[in-house]
Amino acid sequence: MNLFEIYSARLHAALSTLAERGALPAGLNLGRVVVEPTKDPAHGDLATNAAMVLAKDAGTNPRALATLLVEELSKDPEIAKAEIAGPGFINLTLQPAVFTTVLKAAIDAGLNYGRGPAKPEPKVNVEYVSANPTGPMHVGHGRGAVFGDALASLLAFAGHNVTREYYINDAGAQVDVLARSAFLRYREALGEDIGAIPEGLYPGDYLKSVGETLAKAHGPALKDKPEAEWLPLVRKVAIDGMMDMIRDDLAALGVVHEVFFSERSLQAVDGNKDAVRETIEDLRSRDLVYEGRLPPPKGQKDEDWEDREQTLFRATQFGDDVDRPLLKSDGSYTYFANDIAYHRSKFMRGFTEMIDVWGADHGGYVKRMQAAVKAVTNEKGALDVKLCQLVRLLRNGEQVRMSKRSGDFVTLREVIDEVGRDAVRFMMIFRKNDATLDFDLAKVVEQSKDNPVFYVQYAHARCASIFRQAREAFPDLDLTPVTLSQADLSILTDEAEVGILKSIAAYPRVIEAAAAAHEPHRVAFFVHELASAFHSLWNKGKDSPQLRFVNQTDRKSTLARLAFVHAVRSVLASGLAVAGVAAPEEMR
RNA sequence: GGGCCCGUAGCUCAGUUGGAUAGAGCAGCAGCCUUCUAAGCUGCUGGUCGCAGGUUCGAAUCCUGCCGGGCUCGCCA
Repeated sequence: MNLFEIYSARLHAALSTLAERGALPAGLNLGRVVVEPTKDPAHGDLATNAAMVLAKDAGTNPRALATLLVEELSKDPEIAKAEIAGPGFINLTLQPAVFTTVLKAAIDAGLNYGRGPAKPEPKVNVEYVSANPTGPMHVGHGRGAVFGDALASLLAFAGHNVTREYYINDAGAQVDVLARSAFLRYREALGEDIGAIPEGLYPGDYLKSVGETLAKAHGPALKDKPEAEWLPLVRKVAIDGMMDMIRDDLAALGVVHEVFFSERSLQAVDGNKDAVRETIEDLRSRDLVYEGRLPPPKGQKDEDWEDREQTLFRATQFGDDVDRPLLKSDGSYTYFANDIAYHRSKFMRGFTEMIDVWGADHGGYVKRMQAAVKAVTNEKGALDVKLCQLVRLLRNGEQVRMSKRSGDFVTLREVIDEVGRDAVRFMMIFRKNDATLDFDLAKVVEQSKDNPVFYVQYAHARCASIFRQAREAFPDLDLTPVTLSQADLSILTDEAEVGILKSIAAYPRVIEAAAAAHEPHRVAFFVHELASAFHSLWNKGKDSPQLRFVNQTDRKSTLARLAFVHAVRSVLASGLAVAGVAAPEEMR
């Protein structure tokens, strides 16, 4: 039940009625008309800009049109008051019963309250993490992981048909470096003294277990073979080992992908067809690939720049700034070429809506990828790229230094192990994706109001606690949702209660808007605000005993308030579920 | 130099895709606190929304130009 949709429909009906009567021209464009919550309770419950937006096309002025609309809307028995305000807003005040109806609906729907209607099409693909399989994930990867996962959950909850995908970058030169690094650890595992890890190889200890696996499986057999022979084999074992580790870390975060897509599988190796070549030929056949020269980068002198003819994709035809190369000078595919083939694969698997979650350092890559998606899908597919900014890791306000060089940088896993999955998940989306994020290891485990994770979870636990207490006070009271939703809710008239009722009514709209904007942080902010309002109401009961949820001497009001608390709890749990954060029964 | 992102209270950030008097938390100030088990509550102070133009009934939001910060710039992924 979405209040704003309902009244939007009624507003449209009123406009049609006016059109039929000839008071308005027919066929007005209603695209910009919105029904939204008011910021100020003095403005009533709902507001619409209809009169201001439509006045010009209707050949009248906003206030005259508003007068007509108000007259029409006032006939609605659920609208207690409709009035014109400011430059032509129409403010609607609803009968209080409308909000209790919403509350009942929320209780009846339970955790499905706010869920959008199922939309099988378009199929949506969310690609996130896609960390290189060359080492453990760091905190920055964690942000992308949580963001992508929460976004996917949000879209799914809004009704979309979502697939979660991970692109394994297992085809570039860096996995060969990984293989060489692992080979050293293999020799080490055989008892050889390998000394310091040479510059340019991965020094981390995490490759030791790969070395041991290799030693166990092959004994000394690989040791004296030429690199060309052992590299493919070692590479596979190393990549598998790294992916196991990454999957493990993701599992610790509660992040699970449905599809792991290998970059290597796009190339003519291991018996695969050459999907990259196929993609390039497809584009070439439509004159979107050509042999040509590129101007050198402007303003920046580059000694190594060599003007030569190369194979280029006409990215400029789709809004990019320059055409982009598909082949390196040694004839192999560029990363971009592979990525085009990959996104073409997504399209061929039925995904017309693609969302990629990348680190902010890949911002310069967005335009060309969007151009490629347009080209490869014949403009039938769309790509939205969400860039996640850096995470600054702090402890009590002081930056935790991460020296990647030595190999002993702070891993995502260490952070999860220290502060817990819920804290990491909530904090990672408690900020807009394109703003840098401060993550304080000390603060996120604090049990105080300053810690948003605790604050929101505590609100949920407090709801549960109230129920435990109610059962003690009224052992015979039936507290199942079915009974609660029948309670007489008309006593919920305190300002603080009404405010929360309005929040609950706004939840479906928040979900819908957050999903449309691909912004899961809005859900995190919403639950935080709801938690805040709820704690505040709870504290109000200190001075005003009649506002307490459990009232030993009044079964009727207790039942109504428990219905209210049940709905609050349910919406908190729902929002936390989107975030992937646990909704605990108690905080001990 | 080109492109992209950011700039909102002393600090950290929201701002419902163009709406009404720009909000919240922290910090600061003033009270309250033997709490429906609970790690606090209430109120106040605080703003040239980086700057300057433009678009329109209306701009923090859209357009242009500057200023400042970050990222990025063929054969890394």
